[in-house]
This record gives sequence, C-alpha cells and structure tokens, in this order.
Amino acid sequence: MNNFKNLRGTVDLLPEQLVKWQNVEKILVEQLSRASIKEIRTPILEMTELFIRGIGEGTDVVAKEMYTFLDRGERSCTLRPEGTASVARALIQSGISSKPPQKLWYMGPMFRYERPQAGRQRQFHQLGVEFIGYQSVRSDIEIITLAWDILAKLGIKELNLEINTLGDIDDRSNFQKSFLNWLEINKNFLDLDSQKRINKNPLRILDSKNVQTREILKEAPKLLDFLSEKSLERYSTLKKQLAMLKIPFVQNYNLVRGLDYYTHTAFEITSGSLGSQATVCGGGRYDGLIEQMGGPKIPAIGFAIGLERLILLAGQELEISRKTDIYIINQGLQAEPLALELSRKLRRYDLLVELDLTGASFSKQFKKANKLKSKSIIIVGDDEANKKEFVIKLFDKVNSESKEETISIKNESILEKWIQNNLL
RNA sequence: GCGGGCGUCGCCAAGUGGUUAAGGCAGCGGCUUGUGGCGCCGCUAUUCGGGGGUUCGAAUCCCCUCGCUCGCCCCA
Repeated sequence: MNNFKNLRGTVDLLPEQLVKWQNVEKILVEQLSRASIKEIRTPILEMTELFIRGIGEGTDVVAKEMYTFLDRGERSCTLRPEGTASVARALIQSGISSKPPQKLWYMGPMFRYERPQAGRQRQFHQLGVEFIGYQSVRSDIEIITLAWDILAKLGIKELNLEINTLGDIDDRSNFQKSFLNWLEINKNFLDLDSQKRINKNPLRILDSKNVQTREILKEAPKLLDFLSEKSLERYSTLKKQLAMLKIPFVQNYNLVRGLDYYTHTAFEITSGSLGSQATVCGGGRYDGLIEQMGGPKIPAIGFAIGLERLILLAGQELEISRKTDIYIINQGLQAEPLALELSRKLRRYDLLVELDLTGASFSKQFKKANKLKSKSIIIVGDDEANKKEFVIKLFDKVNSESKEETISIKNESILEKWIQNNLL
C-alpha cells in the first residue's frame, strides 16, 4: 500500500477533529486565566537523568515507558513522559527561591512507550497545573476544585473523585519500614508483579489489581495508622471543606499514584464511560520533589488532565465549527483579481470569508457554497468587473428566497451597512 | 511484554473455492462555462494488508508476517 504511515501510537488530528480540540482548548485556557494561572512552556526534550530523578527509578514510567535515545553529542535525551519534572527544573534553573509562589499551567504532547488501546497513545496530550510554593491545605482544595470545575465547564457528567493522603515524608518512611517488614513475611502470598516491586516501589503494591494480593493486603499495616496528628488533621480539613463545597468524593486508601514524589493529598478523577483507561485527571502534592531535584525546599501541588480522554468525554456541541460568512464565487480574468481584493477587504470585518479558487463553472461554485452552508455569497464575474460592482446575496434556509443586492465596488459604506444588517 | 477480535476503493460495506470483485457515501466530470440546496448520467480496486503454500482455479482453505483494535499490566 502506501509507503509511509504514522508511527504506532501516534495520531494525525485532521481539521474535522481539530474543531473539537480547539473549542475545548479555548475553554480550558479561559478557565485557567480566570483563576489567574499563568502558562509555562518547557522543552519536549530533556536530559534523561531529569526524569529518572524526578519521577523515580522504580516507577513503570521510567523503567519501561520512556522514549530515550542518544543525540549526536552522545547525550542521553528523553521525550518527556509527563510535565511536572520539567516545570520544576525550569523554575529551579531560573532562580525559584527569589520568586513568590506561582500558579502555572502547561499543555502539550507527552510520550510513553506502551501498547496503545482505547484512551491511550504513545504520543498523547496533557493539560497540567502546578501550584508552586503553596503549603496550606487551601491550595489542595483550590487545585481539586479547579480540576473539578474545568471538567464541569466542559459539560462532563458522572465523574468520580477519589482522594487519599500519603502523609508527609516522615509518615511515609515510618509506614514503609513496617510495611516492608510485613511484605518480607508475606512475600510468597503476593502476585509476581508485586513481589518484584518490594524492593523497587513498595507503595505501589497497595494499588495492585490482583485479587489475591488485594485480599492479603487487608491484613497489612495501614498507612493511615502511621500518620502524624498534623497530617491527619490536614486530611480531615480537606475532606470537611470538600464536603462544604458540595464536591462529592470517595476515600480510596489504595490510591498511591504511580509516581514517587507524592506526599499528603493524592487524587484522581475517573469516568465510567472511558473504558478501561478511566482516569481523566490525576494529581497530588509533591512537597519533596523540588528539593530532591537539587532545588530549595519548596512545597507544591498539581494535577494533569489527559486531553484525549477529555475530548472523548466532552459533548458533541463542541464539535460545531464556525460557519462561513461569505463565499466568493468568481470567474474570469478581470473578476478574479477583484474577488481577491474583495476577500481581503471583507476579512477586515472579522468575517469568515472563503474565496473560491477552483475556476469551476458558476453552478459548481454555487453548489460548493451551499454545501458549506455559507451565510451569504458574493458573485463576481467579468460583467460585474467591467461595471465595477458585484452581487451579494443572503442565503435563506427557511424560505428559498434570498435577499440580493448589487453594490458598487467603490461604495464601501453600503457594503458595510449590508454586512451589519445581515451578518453581524 | 502477554492474551482476544479484525484487515475487500478515501469512508461504510457485499462476497465464504469457479468466467468481468455488488452496492452506498464522499470525490471528480457532464446534463447547465453565469446564478442555489434537488434530480439524472458517467468516471473512480487488473485486485482483496504483505509473503509463501494447497488447487486446473483463491478475496475465500493452510502457514508465516505486518498493521489496526480491544483487554491485561500501568497510567493521562
């Protein structure tokens, strides 16, 4: 068949699909800027080491999903599998300690080498939001409500919010000691994947989907029992306030999320209509990350929304594109340059103007204008060009009658009036 | 990395061993070089994802391979 195909797990977004993407993106950006969150753009390509350190060696993302290669200078580079590490890097690099707390967002492609399936691609897109330098539980609440409201603004129904707390770094390491102990004793009852994780990423075992493992885990030490007073109080404030804001949530003690750097709040928003890849938004607090990456000790919290999954959930009303305002039918040596000039003039009124370039017969051009459901048409042929005028017609879908007017090419005020009366 | 399903025109498809591989949509051309949504007519796959085999004969049967897709794992 054809010579070239896109790489597995990548997709082309054709104009028809992009209508919805652009509508969704517009709403997203609007919502974010209303919340006074500023955009940040970082490179898609980073040193491999950044992700190993930032995400964690034991994670699946780093262990088996990264697009890594050597560049011509023999440096190991990786296409970013997520956005947080890059943002943290950019902030540290630009002198974070001398800046006030920041609320940031980014949007763009991410890369993970996995088997594609519904709602999962190798190149996919995320919207990420990061609040850097905020410690209070109020920032957790704003982050969660923000994610929730964005999804609501897009008309997405039937979402489930799950939350959990992982405690601070001390809580976690106390728990981990005891949990590791228990794991060693009960090792043989665990599934193979979980056994492998004991040394690499023990917390992830909590999230195992294996039925037998889940059963045994009921006997394991609970993270909740290792939380300090302070951590517990923080968590209960979070829950109280979410309830006050009427945001429904479910506690999921097994929600630990895949990446190493989370502390305290972890959350996930899922939808039943997405199939097996149900998560549309995942996030949490990562107070240790910036320090772990060589920066100062600065707390932060964030989330990421998967845009492909978001598009899947967003309603059909977002698939509607802007209609053509004026379709310019033209043919003939004198007429064509005139039509071109006219199209430029009309676009200054912020109208969507399509100039027919086919040179096809007038009836064909009419059919094309019809098919596009253009609100109006302008006809310029050599007759008009000689008389220095053109015909403008309003398409009336209800009656088959149409309003028609002949306007001199020089008389811009009549044209302007016509546009104001009929198109604006 | 491991399972299941599927590959016939740009898209949706019929065809399940016998001469030229239906049909619909879209596209292009015409009826009608200059005035509308309709209609009618015509054109568009030497070939069925690719390779090999069985057979007088294969899109149809067998083997291999590639791709897509859904699921497992994991995540957005």
